[in-house]
Amino acid sequence: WGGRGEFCLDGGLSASACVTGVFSKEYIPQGTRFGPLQGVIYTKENVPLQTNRKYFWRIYSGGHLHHFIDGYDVHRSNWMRYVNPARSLAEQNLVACQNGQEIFFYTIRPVEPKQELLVWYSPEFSQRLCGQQEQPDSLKPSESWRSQFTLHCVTFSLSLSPEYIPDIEYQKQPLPQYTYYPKQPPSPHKLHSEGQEDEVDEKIDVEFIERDTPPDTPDEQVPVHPLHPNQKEMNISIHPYPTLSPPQDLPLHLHDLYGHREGLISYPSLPSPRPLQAPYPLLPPYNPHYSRLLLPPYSPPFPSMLPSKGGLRYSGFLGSDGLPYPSIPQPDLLPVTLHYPTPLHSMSPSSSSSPPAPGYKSLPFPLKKQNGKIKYDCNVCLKTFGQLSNLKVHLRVHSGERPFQCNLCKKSFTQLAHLQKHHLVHTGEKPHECQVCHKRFSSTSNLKTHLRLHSGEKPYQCKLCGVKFTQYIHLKLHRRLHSSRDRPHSCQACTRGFIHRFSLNLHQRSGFCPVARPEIPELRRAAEVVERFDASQEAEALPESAGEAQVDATLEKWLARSLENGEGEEDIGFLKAVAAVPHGVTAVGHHQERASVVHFSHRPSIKTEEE
DNA sequence: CTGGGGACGGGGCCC
DNA sequence: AGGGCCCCGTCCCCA
Repeated sequence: WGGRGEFCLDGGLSASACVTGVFSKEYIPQGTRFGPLQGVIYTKENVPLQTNRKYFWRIYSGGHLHHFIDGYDVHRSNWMRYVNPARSLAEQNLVACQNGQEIFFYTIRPVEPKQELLVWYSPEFSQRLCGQQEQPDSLKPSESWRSQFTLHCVTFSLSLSPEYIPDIEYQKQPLPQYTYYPKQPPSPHKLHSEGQEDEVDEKIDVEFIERDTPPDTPDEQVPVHPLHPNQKEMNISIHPYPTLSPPQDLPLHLHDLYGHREGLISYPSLPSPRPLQAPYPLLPPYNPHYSRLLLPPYSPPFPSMLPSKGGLRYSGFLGSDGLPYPSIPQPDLLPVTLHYPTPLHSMSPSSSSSPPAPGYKSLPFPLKKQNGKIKYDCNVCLKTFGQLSNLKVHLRVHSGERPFQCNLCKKSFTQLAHLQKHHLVHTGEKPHECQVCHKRFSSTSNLKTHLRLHSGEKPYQCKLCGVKFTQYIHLKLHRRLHSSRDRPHSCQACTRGFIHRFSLNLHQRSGFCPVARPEIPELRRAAEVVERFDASQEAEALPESAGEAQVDATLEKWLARSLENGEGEEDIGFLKAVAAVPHGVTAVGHHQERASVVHFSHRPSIKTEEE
């Protein structure tokens, strides 16, 4: 995802508008938004009497006709005017919505390459149109903030195939743009400006409404999409938007897309189009354009999505903190842990066939290829997976879904394997045996840790005092001993603290301060060596008043001992060489080039703690 | 404080 | 798609 799709306007074009339709050039995911539709704006008062109303769209506001958008003039409309109406639900793949005071098309199902885009409206809404004018209470926005669809904004590029370039000029799409690229700020949207023409490639603003799905989740369930803590930094545009009342016989997305306040109806004098009830038999005689469409009233499904003059302002999507709609209560947008009804898997055979937890919808990832292999991206944290199943399991981290519950202690887990491992706690079973001492362990991890006791391996080393540990947690605890309060002599440049003032002097005069010499990244390691010296028994024995020569001699002594112990030979060898060189610098920032020769071709296998 | 063990989270990858 | 296994990592508890 984050990629670009291209869509192709197929068919010839003439002044009499003979475009046969709009076809996708490649796969378009469900929930992609196109728009807004461009056209000439007419109010009721200034609409020309003789004008062709074939391409009229009505924009409603406050329940009243507000203005028309006329797509008749190809110079002033855009590609959306060429999208044909669907003749049946089966072929419909777009719904048209009034969003604010503009018209957008949303894909209601994935569109395969070379498939024609065909637009229609929600049958549910058309019922409403024909039935009554008022919106049911259940459609009030306040009650509709229940969906956690994610909305991803991707810029697609519409290109006209050369052989189909129309003989007329196109108005350049004055669409707002928001291109999502991880770790990049959103590009500024473009505002409408009349009169730009001659663009073969149109930038189409689309949004990707993705729906996450765990396996076997019923489609009726609303996806849940907690915000990832890193979203702000990653500039992900994830916008929850409201759902309406529960689905009747409609796909959920239609309920989601068709809303409440604003109305949009195309030219009303035309007969009612498609039948209003499922199963949606054939439409009335095919009309090559959507002038017959009755479109539903629609209020923006996304808060802050109201258009501003000249186009949709994406900046309006985000609050001041960069997150969407901070002012809108989002009761269902929970942190990572969500609470599901508990149709959990269990170790007991009787309940092992429990239905899976609800909460997710269709696949939540954009596909991409990497070295010929399909990769699956988590759209929450951007992790990539080589297998779909791995991604699905991973998504439970974000959804909070823990479908596997222990029937003894009610703890639940994201993976069956974890539950199975957990069950050993109750059975006392320890399947993993140490071949040396025959002690048994419940997990391979713990056995592996244990084996270090026999091998003597201590992979975790304190970079300050050199003490090694078999477990990382022990190193972390040990590190507290080297707290800053015990290291009062700090380098102003890199904030490293030293127990002894002479160590700080050594750090500075030897040119090991990595901040002072950022062009030599290896210095960071060299600085750590000085820190270790600072914590050594040799340094401890040195009086604080020791002069440079005395410190250097002690350093050499420590280096020699360290070498005997076989610790960090390369580092220490380097440092020893440096220490043997007469010092010519005494202040940070004035170093001889000798430090530039720092070269660490191999790092010791000891893992020291990173800062 | 250090050392050892237990429990669990989560991703990779194969079948 | 899902199960199974492996691995790495983290945290907690206790001697």
